[in-house]
Amino acid sequence: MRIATWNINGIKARLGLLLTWLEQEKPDIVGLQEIKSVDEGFPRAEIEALGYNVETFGQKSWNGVALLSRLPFDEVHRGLPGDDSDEQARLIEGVFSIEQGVVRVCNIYLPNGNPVDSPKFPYKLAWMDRLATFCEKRLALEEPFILMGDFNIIPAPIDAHDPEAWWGDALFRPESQERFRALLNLGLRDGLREVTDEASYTFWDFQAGAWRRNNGIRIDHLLLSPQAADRLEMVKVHRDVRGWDKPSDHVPVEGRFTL
DNA sequence: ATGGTCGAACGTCGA
Repeated sequence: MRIATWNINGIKARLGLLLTWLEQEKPDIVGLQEIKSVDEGFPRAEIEALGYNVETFGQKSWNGVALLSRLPFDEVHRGLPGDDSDEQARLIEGVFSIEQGVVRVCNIYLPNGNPVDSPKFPYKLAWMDRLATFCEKRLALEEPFILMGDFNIIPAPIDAHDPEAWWGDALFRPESQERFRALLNLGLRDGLREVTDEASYTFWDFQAGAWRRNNGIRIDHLLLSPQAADRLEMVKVHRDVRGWDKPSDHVPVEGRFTL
């Protein structure tokens, strides 16, 4: 089974790119972030025509996440528990039946948190604390569970081409990194780090020739429960997609599993 | 070293 995460940065501007990639790669499950669309505006028919079931959790202009799956959805959950006043669409989870039982895939768009002297940074940290509580409950199920998405976290200096430039940024702040490690310390595994110790970026800014200079960062992750990590075959960062016409600033990251 | 780019939506925010 092939499961991918991709911050698409606007589904309307990126539909052609997405369809081309889906036809080429034929992943089983895809989590999209930053669809920047309400549910009614999401181009579901075009994606369904390629054989995918589509579930969205959209919002006007900003944020928004979606799950695409060749398997039918047994369950869908929208929103991160723990704060009824949080109206930002940043989490959608699907549960799917497989031969050996189930696989649970949670797709997130974690808050960016910049600027750090604004309310956005404490919102990010509180969101991550809520996410840890959520993951604790998911891990207790002892299922193959994949938490994937745009985490807006650079876990370590090797995950940035120019780590000095990110000093003080919400993506690199110790408060952010320690909460990312807290997820790992619950028992989740960093999928990419299961397969390589090398630098492997997933985002290159649109500005200042970042792609041309390979000035990238790794902020899109697949975190795996032990039951999912046991079945991990490989993780592939589809970096070639960053060089396609009208790309997103993020590329797809795919995990392959013997599920 | 500095200024630089996108998307959504039509002014300006968010990244």
